[in-house]
Amino acid sequence: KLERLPGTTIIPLARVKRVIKEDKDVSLINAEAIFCVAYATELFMEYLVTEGYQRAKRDKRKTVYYKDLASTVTEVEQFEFLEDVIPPTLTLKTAIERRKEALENEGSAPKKQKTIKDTSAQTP
Amino acid sequence: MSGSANQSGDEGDIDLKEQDRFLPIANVARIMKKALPENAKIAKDAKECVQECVSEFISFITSEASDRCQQEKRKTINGEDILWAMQSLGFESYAGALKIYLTKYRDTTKTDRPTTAKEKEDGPIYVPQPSGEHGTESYYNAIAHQYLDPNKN
Amino acid sequence: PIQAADEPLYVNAKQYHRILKRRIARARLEELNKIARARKPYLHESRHRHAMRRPRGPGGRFLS
DNA sequence: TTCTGAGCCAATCACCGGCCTCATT
DNA sequence: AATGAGGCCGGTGATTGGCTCAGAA
Repeated sequence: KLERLPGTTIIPLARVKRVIKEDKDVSLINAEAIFCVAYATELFMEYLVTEGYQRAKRDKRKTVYYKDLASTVTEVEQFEFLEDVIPPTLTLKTAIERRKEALENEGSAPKKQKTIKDTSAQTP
Repeated sequence: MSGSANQSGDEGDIDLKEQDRFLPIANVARIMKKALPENAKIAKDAKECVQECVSEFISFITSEASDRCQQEKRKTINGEDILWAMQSLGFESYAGALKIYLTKYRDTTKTDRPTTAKEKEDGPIYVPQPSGEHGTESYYNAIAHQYLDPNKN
Repeated sequence: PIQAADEPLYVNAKQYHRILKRRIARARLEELNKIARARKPYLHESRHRHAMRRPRGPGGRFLS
């Protein structure tokens, strides 16, 4: 079975480059930078899915679901930038479900609550 | 109905292909699986979700690096710019593992010669402040060592 | 009645500005390219046909 | 308890990485 | 001189669906 060779990535660098190049501001990028992005992406994936699995475990599940990742995004500061792109698959239905679940959990298991910092940076 | 490969509806447009905007689903699934216990399972929705999140992550990091690059009046984004961008956006915990692995990458790429001492010393790897943000930094360093092959070149 | 979404309240100072810039960039890309909302059942017609024609075991698995 | 849906297999072929040339710095 | 974009080529692993039973409900 093929494992990861040192100095290589599991995700193909060519695909990473194409995703990067979707941004029209980026014209020139060297191979080292692409590698950095690729490897960081793999670390990012591992962390996101690991956190998602913790949620699944709390619900006594062995399967990681979309909703586990969604709640991870809302709870872990690092993943805040994903809040725009996470809900598009199921917009309203899941939002209601999550609201319901959140209310259920609120009374029994106090988890990490996001500090709601006031509108100090809101500038339209 | 048949003939047009596009979905029916009010979409008379040139849409960007799925395989251009996302990384291959099988590779994504493999990395996810690797991070999970042996008996764990992953829903299809979760795989596709991560696939999309990853594309945003890449654009997010690159956008930050690109701006910095223009600010410094350079045209080519390099590895250091990416390291800086990650630090800037709160992913500094990845930096440790990344730096180590980047060294390996340089050895692989460069003209058959392992990283010279000068490259390492002068070698421009962004060094963040020593303060550890999350408790995850050591976790990623551990991952880095796991990936680094025991047999050195 | 639907509330005005979750109205994300951004707290991450490091990411805040970049999030806004990315939101603009995505909006531009969206109106320029019209990104496909729904996922196709499969990516390549040829690979789909290949999979359909392949010999399968009684359990639905592929085999040689 | 009921019954949904994720893992399981591996052959083709789209695509990735490694070259090349040419442009840019 | 050094290095990245873009194009070409050949080798290769991602893509792919029907059935079963974990396991969600």
